[in-house]
Amino acid sequence: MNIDYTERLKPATDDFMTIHLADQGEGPSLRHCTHDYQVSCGNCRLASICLPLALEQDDIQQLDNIIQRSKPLQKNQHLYREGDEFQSVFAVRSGTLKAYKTTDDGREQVTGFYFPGEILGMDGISSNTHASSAKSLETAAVCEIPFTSLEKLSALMPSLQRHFFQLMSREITEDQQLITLLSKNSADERVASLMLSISTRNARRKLSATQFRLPMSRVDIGNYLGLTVETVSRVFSRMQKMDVLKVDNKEIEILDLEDLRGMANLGS
Amino acid sequence: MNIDYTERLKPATDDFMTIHLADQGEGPSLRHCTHDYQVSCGNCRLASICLPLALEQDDIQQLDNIIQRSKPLQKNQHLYREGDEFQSVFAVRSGTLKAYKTTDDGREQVTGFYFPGEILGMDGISSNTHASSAKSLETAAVCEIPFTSLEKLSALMPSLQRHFFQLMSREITEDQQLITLLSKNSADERVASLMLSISTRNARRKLSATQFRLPMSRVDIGNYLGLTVETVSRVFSRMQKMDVLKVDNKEIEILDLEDLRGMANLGS
DNA sequence: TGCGCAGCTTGATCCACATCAACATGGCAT
DNA sequence: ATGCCATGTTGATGTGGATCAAGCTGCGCA
Repeated sequence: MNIDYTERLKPATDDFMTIHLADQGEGPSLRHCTHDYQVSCGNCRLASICLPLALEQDDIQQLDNIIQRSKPLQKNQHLYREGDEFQSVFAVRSGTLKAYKTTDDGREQVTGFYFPGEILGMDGISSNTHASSAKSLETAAVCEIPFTSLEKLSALMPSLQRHFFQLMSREITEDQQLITLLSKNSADERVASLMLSISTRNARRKLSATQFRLPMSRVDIGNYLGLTVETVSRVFSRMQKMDVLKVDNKEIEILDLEDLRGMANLGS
Repeated sequence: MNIDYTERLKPATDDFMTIHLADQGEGPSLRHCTHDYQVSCGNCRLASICLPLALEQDDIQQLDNIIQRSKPLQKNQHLYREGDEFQSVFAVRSGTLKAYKTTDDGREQVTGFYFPGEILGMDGISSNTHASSAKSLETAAVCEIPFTSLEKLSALMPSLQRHFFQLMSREITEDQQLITLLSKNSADERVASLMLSISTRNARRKLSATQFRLPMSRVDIGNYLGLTVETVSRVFSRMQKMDVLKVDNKEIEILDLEDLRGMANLGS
């Protein structure tokens, strides 16, 4: 079975269908299978890139105990909203989410896209209130990690504490990358960078680095990169004309990775 | 003695001169007084806004033991450089620093300004390498906090662990604010926001919220806000003409805080 | 099987800020 | 004091991407 293919076409159900459970094992249909989301970190194929990274088997078990797996989010459903009380951070298990802030004049600033294995919600720690909203771009499943439990466990497990510090630090460096992108790079460079970022993150999950389906709309891309939809669309057309990218609606194929890197014009 | 005044005029020597030490107490001249920087967190007047915040007296003592106070940085001296091995985070004791990244085409993106009581260097945790450079904008003193020690201590002191998580989270939310500023706001709004930010941070340190000296150049402001020097200069002129700000080189007076807030056009 | 509507594309025009250029200022070394 | 050079200001012109406007596409739904 081609995991790449299935995740691209049915991201929300992938993990449920490929991982066998000690639970009740009802059947393949998500709708009738309310316990299918009781996967454990030990079994999760994302463990190597997610929170359990760098943990011993025993420790993973303990982490597993505090994690709550609730039922999948539907497309456009909110995981949390700006201003909500902060209680947990979340790991994406399948699907994609976007985090965004709404400016007072009603415009939306997307602050990040979150793919399977990535953690979101850490911006809520400082004020005990979520600083941004998070909604799913497609059917998605997340693991909820209650923060007070995580704190307690971190105090007991140095490697977990360290890893979580590192995750937060990575969020900082990624935000700083975006800051630089927004303030110094052209529209082409911004779009090229995003495509490369998605490509890299796909590769991390053993998916194709050159072919993927964008989970987000052009509007979302624009709101993330500080561009209008029209500009994003034009950039895609231009890249297509230059044979760097093949763009068919949300289906992307990177035709010339080197050229794309050149266009992105980044150190990374 | 007017602390406000002294800090503004001699930021680097303020703390050394106002705090008396159990050490050798040589004299008021910084140059000949190599031990004057051995202040302790318990005595530091920034304790209430810095790392010790939320710590008990005993705990502060322990934190104090791991902190290293080295000799002041001169203007334009680097605290660390992008790519340096990460070993410590730093608390600003006096003076101001800027953190910045250099793009491969040589331009500079300032990612933050750091005032007394603020922590920098946290972006190095994720990769064990500093992701940005930090240099002082004027003579400055910092407290060095070796990260491995901080980690160990955090595991023992829940309130320290929590506080450090919160500090990192705040860095994230601040970066996200900047992202939004850069991608959605006009030049006037950006400059107004920065002035308000500095004003607020001054107030936190019991300094004037309406009168201060900018520690950074117009170039730095431009590189932080994603604008050219010329634009920054023009915005200042415009605001002066509108009687919102009084600008005399680096000396700023906010004449109409409400108008300035209006121009900043932010939720905060 | 076609209707409706959200999402996307493409073109024409506009404008905020960059760029280029010239000059002013002020701190500092001599 | 004097001259130098980094820093800041101000004006004239250029331009990348926003805005406005008009279609196109494709998918959910009757």
